Amino acid sequence: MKYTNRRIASLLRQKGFKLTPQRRAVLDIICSSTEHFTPVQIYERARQEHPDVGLVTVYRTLNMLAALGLLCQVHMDGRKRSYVMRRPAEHHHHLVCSQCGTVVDFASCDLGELEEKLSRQTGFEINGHLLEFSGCCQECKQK
Amino acid sequence: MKYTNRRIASLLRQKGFKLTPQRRAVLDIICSSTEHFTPVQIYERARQEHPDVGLVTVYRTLNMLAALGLLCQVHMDGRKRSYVMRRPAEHHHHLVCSQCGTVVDFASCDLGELEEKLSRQTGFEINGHLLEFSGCCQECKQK
DNA sequence: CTGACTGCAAATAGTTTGCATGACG
DNA sequence: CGTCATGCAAACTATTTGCAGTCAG
Repeated sequence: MKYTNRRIASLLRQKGFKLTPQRRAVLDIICSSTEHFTPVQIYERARQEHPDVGLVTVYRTLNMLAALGLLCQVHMDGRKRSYVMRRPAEHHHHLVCSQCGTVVDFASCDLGELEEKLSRQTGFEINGHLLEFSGCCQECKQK
Repeated sequence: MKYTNRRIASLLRQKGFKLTPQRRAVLDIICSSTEHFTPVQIYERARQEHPDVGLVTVYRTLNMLAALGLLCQVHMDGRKRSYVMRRPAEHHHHLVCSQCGTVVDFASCDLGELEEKLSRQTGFEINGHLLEFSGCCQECKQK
């Protein structure tokens, strides 16, 4: 299951947010793909359809969506952010090529046991984890 | 086992880097603790002993040490960096409190099998991983 | 001595904020 | 219609770079 553009739109309305064409444009982009986009990438794509959106609005929209828990951040290189749609109950992780930046998703991760153990040992209430593998993708290896 | 200040100093010399008082100050700080420090934190501490080090030099030293593989970056909030000493053969991960920022290390992670599977499936040559749990530490829970 | 290192100031990059105008509901 | 959203410009934060002077080896 995946959040749809429409589903999110109605959620926003419920929460008292207005649904402007700019927000719609950002939503269209981010919902239509499982890729990760940086704010600038979203901005550039949004402009193609809707030349009057500003980068600032993209930032504001992304922050809003992230605050609502609809997006999750991908940690690419520590300098800039990148966002993907969060698919509920479709927890996943990333495999990042350090040469070209390609990101591959994978879902299987069995950390429940480790999580429980850590929780017992440290007294932390653990509510999430971030797992990323880095390496060199097939194409870059060939070069 | 842990890298010592002295050990690193000689490594630097081997690689043709000069060992200046400024670099010594940065090394002292980062080697003397297993905590993570941001560049600014290191800068501030370094100034206490050595009032004439510049923030720029701290950045340059950190970049150099990271390039040599002696430091690893901790992804705290995606915005700023933080570095820890990398302890050879002492691979470890972090458990971060999202309230107060406390970081607890843990060593056990058994991702070899998953890594191999992913490698087979995607053709990636995997050479590292980042695993971080986030949650709420015992102290913050009590408040 | 000499090239590598330093500190300063200025440049970049990414993101946020203040404010007047505009438009959703 | 009122309030929230937008776009611009300017502020901010984190980091990097250019350059002339300095120091470790």
